[in-house]
Amino acid sequence: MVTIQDVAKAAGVSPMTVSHVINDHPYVRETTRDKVQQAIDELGYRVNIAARNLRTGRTSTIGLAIPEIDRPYYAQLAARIVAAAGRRGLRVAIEQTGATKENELSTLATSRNRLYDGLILATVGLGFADRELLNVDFPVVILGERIFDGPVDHISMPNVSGSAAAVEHLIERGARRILMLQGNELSELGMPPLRLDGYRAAHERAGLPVDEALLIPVPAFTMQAAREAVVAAVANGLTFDGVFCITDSMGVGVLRGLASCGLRVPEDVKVIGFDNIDEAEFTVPSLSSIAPDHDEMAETAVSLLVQRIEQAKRPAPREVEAGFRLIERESSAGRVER
Amino acid sequence: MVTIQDVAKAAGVSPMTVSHVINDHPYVRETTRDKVQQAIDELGYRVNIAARNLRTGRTSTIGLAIPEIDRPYYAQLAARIVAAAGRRGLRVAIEQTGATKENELSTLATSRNRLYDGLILATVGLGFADRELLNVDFPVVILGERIFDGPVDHISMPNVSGSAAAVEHLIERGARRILMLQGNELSELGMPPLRLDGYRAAHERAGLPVDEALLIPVPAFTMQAAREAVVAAVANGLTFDGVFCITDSMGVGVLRGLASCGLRVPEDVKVIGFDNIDEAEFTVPSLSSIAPDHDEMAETAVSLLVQRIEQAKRPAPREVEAGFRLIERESSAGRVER
DNA sequence: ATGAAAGCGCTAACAC
DNA sequence: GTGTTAGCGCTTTCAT
Repeated sequence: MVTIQDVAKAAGVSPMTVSHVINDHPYVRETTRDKVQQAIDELGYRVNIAARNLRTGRTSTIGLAIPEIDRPYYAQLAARIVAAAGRRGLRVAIEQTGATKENELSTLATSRNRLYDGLILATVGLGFADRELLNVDFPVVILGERIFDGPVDHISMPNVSGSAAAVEHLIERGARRILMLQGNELSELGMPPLRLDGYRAAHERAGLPVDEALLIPVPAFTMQAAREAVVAAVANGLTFDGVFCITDSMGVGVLRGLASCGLRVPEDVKVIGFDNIDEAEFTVPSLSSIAPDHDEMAETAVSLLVQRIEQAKRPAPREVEAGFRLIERESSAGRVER
Repeated sequence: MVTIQDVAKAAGVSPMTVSHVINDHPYVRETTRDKVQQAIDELGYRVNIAARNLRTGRTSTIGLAIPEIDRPYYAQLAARIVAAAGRRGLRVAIEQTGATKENELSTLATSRNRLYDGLILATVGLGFADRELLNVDFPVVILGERIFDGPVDHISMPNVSGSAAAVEHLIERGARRILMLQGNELSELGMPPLRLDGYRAAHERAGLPVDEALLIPVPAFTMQAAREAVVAAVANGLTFDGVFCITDSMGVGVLRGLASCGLRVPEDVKVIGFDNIDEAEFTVPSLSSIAPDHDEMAETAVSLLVQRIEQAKRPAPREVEAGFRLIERESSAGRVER
């Protein structure tokens, strides 16, 4: 393995000068720089990042912990975070937590091994009881939900307002019995209850009663779980003319399930999702959705984290709620036929 | 920051003993181990991975370079690789190459900075001309295509045989004019030409001529590009009763485009994709697909890489082609109505 | 079963 | 502009 010493020897300079060259420091004479660069090329020298990390205490890498990389929502979010970090010269290491609290905490723990300069944690498992565990002297930004007060920055989704807008939209379109698939209940203060709050708020504003039978818990936020739930609901004789899905992936599953049941969307049932994943535009019918400003979320998350990394004295915890737009597509078009 | 020295001092032992404890070495007396563990817990000690990396020359991290994390195919592959690596105690750092040759090569270059112990490279941009660049003294496994001979291991997709099976399936179902969306042409020896070979082989075996007008190049492997291409084909008056999509993402776009054109699938047009991404089961109609054995691919890729990492003398380059199954779903059901 | 010495490759801080 | 010194935190080697 070629070291900085070897290059220095070959170029007839000191290791320090080589270091200056590879780090693009000024105050290196043009001729010296060329000489060193030539030695680097000839020997095929590459910096040893581990050594640099040890010496500087920085890794230029941030961790991104997400439940599962193969869920479209998180994949698309990860792509944006990688891009935002790249603009600042930071690498991103993606970790899967499997949506379990233990793994989320262990990611937090190993991050503090100085593997990363900071961590963006898209959490679904942590709750109020874990807030103390986030009280770490390490830059962390929580992404996704405003689930508890704590000593870290939060970027949260417009859970309540977005859900209310989605349900209001269905009501405007004539839906009166709106099914809600509630997702799992990992956290007592997680995302599903907040979106349910939005659902209730929209009903209240419209003067509509909420039929609790229409609130269906589902074991996961997946296409599969949603399809099964909606098919079962129809089989059980539940009647409804609208469905609010708390994630678009669930929306895709619902559209599929309704098609299997012979129900027409949007004529018989209007459907709307949440997240505006890329796929929503390509379903048949295309899926209306609440579109949080993902670019803003990614940019803000990285920006807050970088501030925390660079500032010696930790700023007070900050909270940002992303904006959103309602995207109308075919699945909620027209008015309910009665 | 708490170091191994601090722990040693607190426990009244030498740093070496602490090291033995944290690395689970045998030959540490039970009582000593407890004493050290207690000091670790009390001080909140965490190993400094950078220091360990520098000393051992190992990072316990492998790199995974994929074109884009937010494409379902790669996201789902990445999830499997992360799982396979995790089973061996390896972390995975995912890098996006953006499907450009430059980024693929630069990933290769920075990997050799000893950031990773090895690299799994899902390449779409590298071609025959770049084979020399892969001649590196660093463990690399190429994933995806068998595009060139070279000094590295390859895990390849059943491009030709899988495509032939897909097209044969459409022919069996009565399709005679089968559209093929060819994807982009980044590499002269990339995946699209191989899948085209399969398309031609199936036609030949069936004694069917190939109408070159049915071979449509598309700028990207995306839902969007495929939808636009198929809508344009219909608008241009092209007639066809089958579509072979070289990726399922393109299949999703094609289904969407055909729906917009008022063409019925599978009655008017039969469609089949390639990859068997999770979404294929949830489209309306559900999408038939060629399902390469992704679990095997991921497992093999990691296994070959680990062998290369652990063996001092590099084994000869190996090649493995994944098996596949044809998954029949609604999009190719029944026979073409004539 | 435990420890002393040495050094992995790099760069911060400072001298010149 | 360039070089010297020192040390980041850990583990390999070898002694005891």
